[in-house]
Amino acid sequence: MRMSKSDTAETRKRIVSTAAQVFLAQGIAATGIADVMAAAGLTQGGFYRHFDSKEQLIAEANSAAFDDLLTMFETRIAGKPPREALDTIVRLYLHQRQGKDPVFLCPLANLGSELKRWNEQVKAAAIDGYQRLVRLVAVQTERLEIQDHQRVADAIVSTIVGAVTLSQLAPDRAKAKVMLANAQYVVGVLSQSPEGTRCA
Amino acid sequence: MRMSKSDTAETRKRIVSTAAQVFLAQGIAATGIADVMAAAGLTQGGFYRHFDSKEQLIAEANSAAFDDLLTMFETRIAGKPPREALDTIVRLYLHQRQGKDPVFLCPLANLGSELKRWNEQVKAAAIDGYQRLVRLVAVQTERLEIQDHQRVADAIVSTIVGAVTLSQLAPDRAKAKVMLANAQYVVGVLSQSPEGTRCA
DNA sequence: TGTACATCAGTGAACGCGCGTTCACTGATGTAC
DNA sequence: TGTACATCAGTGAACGCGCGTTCACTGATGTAC
Repeated sequence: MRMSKSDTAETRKRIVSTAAQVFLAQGIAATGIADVMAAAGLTQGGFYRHFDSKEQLIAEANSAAFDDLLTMFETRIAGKPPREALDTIVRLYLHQRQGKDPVFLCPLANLGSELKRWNEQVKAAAIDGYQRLVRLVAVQTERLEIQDHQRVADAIVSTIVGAVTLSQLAPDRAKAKVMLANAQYVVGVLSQSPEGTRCA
Repeated sequence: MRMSKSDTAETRKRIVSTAAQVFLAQGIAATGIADVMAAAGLTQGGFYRHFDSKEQLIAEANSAAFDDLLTMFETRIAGKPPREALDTIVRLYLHQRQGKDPVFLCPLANLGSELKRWNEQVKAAAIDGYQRLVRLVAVQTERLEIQDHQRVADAIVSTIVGAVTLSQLAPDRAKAKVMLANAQYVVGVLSQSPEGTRCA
């Protein structure tokens, strides 16, 4: 039965946000259209009233996940000094899989090597999210007056993405925590020594 | 037709090394048994004379890839002082996708988020390879007398794995190179300031 | 404002297709005597 | 050492199954008059 325009728009949003959750939790290839639609309380047949293809949904789901991620970061660091802000971003990012109810999951760390297998639209959404994350970190490293703050911001993102990715292979939660803590420690070293490169 | 024992053993090895190449280049889920067997010059029917399941092949292919990777690193750094050895490992790792004919590819950076979706056998092979890589890096950081060398080694691996993973999403090769160079630069900062944490 | 018709969101079944796995068969190798 | 038979690596076809996508249908919403 036909729905009202606002109902239709809400349904579409629900599919996208449901897809983001399921894709990030289980992987893209392992998640079918029917899985997403069922999780959203619908049947698979209706999917193509909203989207052209699975790839379009993947791209939109990733964009939505990045929106959530960055909005949350921005809210949490609002008004904080740069050191505290950077520490907050890194700590929250590294613990995205550790909490009981994960509020957010980053596509880069959870789908990292899967993203490159899809089409340009999907990759563009991923790159855009990556760049937004780097920019947020770079704002802090710049305010901290770290030498080559742009490059350091870039590498910090590589480090936290790598650490979360690798920690998911750890045989137990304790080992995973150690890996994440080590990444946090080293990012701290990098950001706490603005003259790091000069004093060597 | 039945083959001699040595032929059978060679065929098995050929399947494993072929699988490693194809899995790393295209992804595991995207590669079928038939693809691997065809690339090895065989038909898919013969696969189950050598392996119990696709997952067994995945695990063995990853182990073989790590063997190649670490053997190459060990050969390349043999007899070198720690600074040069660490620099060689990092540079080679970061450029694994940049060369025209990639001599090796690391499962962590190329299959990172895919590995966790498979069974314990596959994950165990991945963790084992990860730990071997960390150990090789830790030998160098220890020889460099870096404070908390163990933690730094751990974070260096996270950084280079993350950087290679993310660089594969870059829209063009130039951007990818910048990302890799930034990771190399920051690892250099970390390892060139043994007193890094003390002078802050 | 009221009415008649077109639109279209959602359903449930079906279509192809590719995948992992199985199987009957072949014929060279390995083995028991 | 020679022979007869069992073994088994490799082939090519088939089996189920799940996936992305399509489609006829339903009935409430939107729209033209």
